[in-house]
Amino acid sequence: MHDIRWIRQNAEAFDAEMARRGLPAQSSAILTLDAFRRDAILKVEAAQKARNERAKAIGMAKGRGDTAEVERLMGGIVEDLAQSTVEVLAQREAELTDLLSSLPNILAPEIPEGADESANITLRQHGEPARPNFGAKQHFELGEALGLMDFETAGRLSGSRFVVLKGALARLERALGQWMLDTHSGPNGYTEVAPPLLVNAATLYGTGQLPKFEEDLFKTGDKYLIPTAEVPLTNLVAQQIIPEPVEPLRYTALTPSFRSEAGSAGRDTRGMLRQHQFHKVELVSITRPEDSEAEHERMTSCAEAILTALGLTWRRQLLCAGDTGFGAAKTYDLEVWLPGQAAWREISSCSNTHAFQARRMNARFKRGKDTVFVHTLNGSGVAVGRALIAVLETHQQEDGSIALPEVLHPYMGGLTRLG
RNA sequence: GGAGAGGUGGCGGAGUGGUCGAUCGCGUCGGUCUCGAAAACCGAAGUACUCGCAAGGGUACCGUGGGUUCGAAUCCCACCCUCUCCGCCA
Repeated sequence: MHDIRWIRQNAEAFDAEMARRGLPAQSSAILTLDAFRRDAILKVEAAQKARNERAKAIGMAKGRGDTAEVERLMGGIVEDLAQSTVEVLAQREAELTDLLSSLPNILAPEIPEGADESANITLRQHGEPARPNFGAKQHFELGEALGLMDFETAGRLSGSRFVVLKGALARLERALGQWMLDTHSGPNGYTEVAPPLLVNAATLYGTGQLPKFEEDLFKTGDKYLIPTAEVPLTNLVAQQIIPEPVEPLRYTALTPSFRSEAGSAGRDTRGMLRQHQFHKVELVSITRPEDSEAEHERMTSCAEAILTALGLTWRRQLLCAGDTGFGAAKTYDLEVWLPGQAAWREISSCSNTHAFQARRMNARFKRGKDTVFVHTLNGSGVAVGRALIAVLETHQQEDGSIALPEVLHPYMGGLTRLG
């Protein structure tokens, strides 16, 4: 959601910002609606004022038993001019809100131009891409060879884009999630949350999944399955005026995420890279405006430390304009190197949305006389399913066994390798 | 799912058609008093939109949305949520 007042004063700048997103100029349509709306407000309020004064006068006349005066006042013509104006006003208001809420966030100034991921910028890298000379296998080859990863059965149970994990591999998934959650809720200072996995439409609107991206969601009854824990965690402060968050509010949760993958038919169909259901440890921070940039760096570092501790090779990408998501002002993607695929694949996405979600959610804090929108940030810390893939492919041995990262040993009941 | 009760300002709790944005108590903030504090007393204090250079106006908001009425926190309808009891259930 955009600040209509800012658009009013910076119409050209707003159009320029939308142009960076590849969108045509919007401001004149917005300002036309806004002018209509404000004009209607003046009319409606004037009519309301007149009505109130009249009603009050009748009440007072009745109070002192002046029936003649009551009669006289009641006799006046009722102007229902207001009613049609009220309807026009409601309509304009809805149109304006629809338009404003359908437009993506304004990008941070440092975001590079570019249409797709080829214009993303690598900011840092940890480790060198491994190309084992024994011919590295992909994660599903490894998992299936171990007899612990079963796509066929999952297909029978549910359909494509599901998997059944068994034995040590099922435990590995649990271990990864537990360890990440422990790391973030412990040393990294995030508050662990167990949120609802089904949320209503207003909640999804708050974080920006609705109304534009409904086809990406699974829906059951009048509730939606969360596509990420970002949704419930960020909405923890929705509709609230919180105390000034001098220290950012930091929340983390390990939850399943559900995505319909509507637009990605045929992409990454093999393996568990792109599933309808996956576990993810999510990080969400609520900050004052002046703190969000530093918090973005901190959050991303927390996710990077996870990858490093798992012995993975990773790099941080600053997403270009065309690759930055709808609600984000700035996004860092973390990509891990998958030796089996010989490719960098996204494993975490850390975004600063500035006040974009806060405005939709109406999440604010008090500072002196002012009520200020918070800034919200979210990041994966990290996607469990993809972390599992990365661990398998990175730590595979020539014989097809997997050497488990040391940090996971306690979570694996002492098991140090698979196979 | 069935029956009942209820949703009012930070909290508690009045208010069943009229000058109610809302009595009162607690809490909070400012002041007086005090060496300082407490107590007491005085005062302030919601959110949003909108008009205005400003000072300062206006309008709306008593779970949400409709309706009745000159006038709704109060009456009617629908929905949501909470609580109690019953049933079912991980």
